[in-house]
Amino acid sequence: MERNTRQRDAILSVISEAGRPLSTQEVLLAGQAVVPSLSIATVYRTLKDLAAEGWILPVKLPGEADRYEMTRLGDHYHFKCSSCSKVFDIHEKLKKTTLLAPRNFVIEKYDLILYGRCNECVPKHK
Amino acid sequence: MERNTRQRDAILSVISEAGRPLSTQEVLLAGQAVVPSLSIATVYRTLKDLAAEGWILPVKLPGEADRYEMTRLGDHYHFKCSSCSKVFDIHEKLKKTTLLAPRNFVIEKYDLILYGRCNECVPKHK
DNA sequence: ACGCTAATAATAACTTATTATCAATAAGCA
DNA sequence: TGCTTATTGATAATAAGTTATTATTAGCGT
Repeated sequence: MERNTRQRDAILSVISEAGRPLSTQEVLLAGQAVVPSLSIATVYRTLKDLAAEGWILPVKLPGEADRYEMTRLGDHYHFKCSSCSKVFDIHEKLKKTTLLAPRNFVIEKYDLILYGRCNECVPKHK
Repeated sequence: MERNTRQRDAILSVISEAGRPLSTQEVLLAGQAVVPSLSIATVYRTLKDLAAEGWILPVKLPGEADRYEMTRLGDHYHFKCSSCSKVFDIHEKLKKTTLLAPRNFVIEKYDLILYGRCNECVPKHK
């Protein structure tokens, strides 16, 4: 990146302010609220650049396209709402002692994904 | 399914005897050891049928095509070797008390994926 | 404000996994 | 064994996500 463009600024601030990982479509929609002409090609291109520069990281869930979130958020895991499909961060760490692998296997990292209903989607009564 | 074919028998026994989730390519290769003419189309078709009949289940990892394993294995999670790319079963359960979600979020299920080196790929010395 | 050229917008092209098509093959009953 | 037709094998078609192309737009140094 050699020039600061409105598109790039919009995309980074959209992700920074989301508070949860965003899909490319979510980035496109939120970004178009700032720069109406924003195109999906620019979203993909900019997400790739921002990731290469270390600002954002891809969040990978099984069977789904990458979402992105700020790198500075550090280690955590994710919760996906089975109703609204939004993904949320959970800033807890598992105690390593709770992770078990077969003898002689070396664990380098893990991904924990919870599925359920977020606060917006849990029926308030009943 | 209305006929028992050598292809179908081969595919099911290959998965049953693998002891770990197999990709479609792994099923094809192992199946061709039994029925040399086995084609990838038959592998996909049969895997879908076997899953619909409840014999096998898809194992989904982020960014990767489905693998399959026997349904009878029950609840467990997976370990993927970052060296040989094989996926292994881990038959342990996390204590539910170790799973935390934000207030008002309801956890329905979870997926834990470990990444690292399997016993075959860990350097024996050093 | 001007000019150079990086970045964008629109869309075509591509990728990888999976599914559909259809002539040839083979399961299993008479 | 022969017949009927479900299943297979080979490959074309499809699908969804992502990347490439290119004329146009706009950042930014002068």
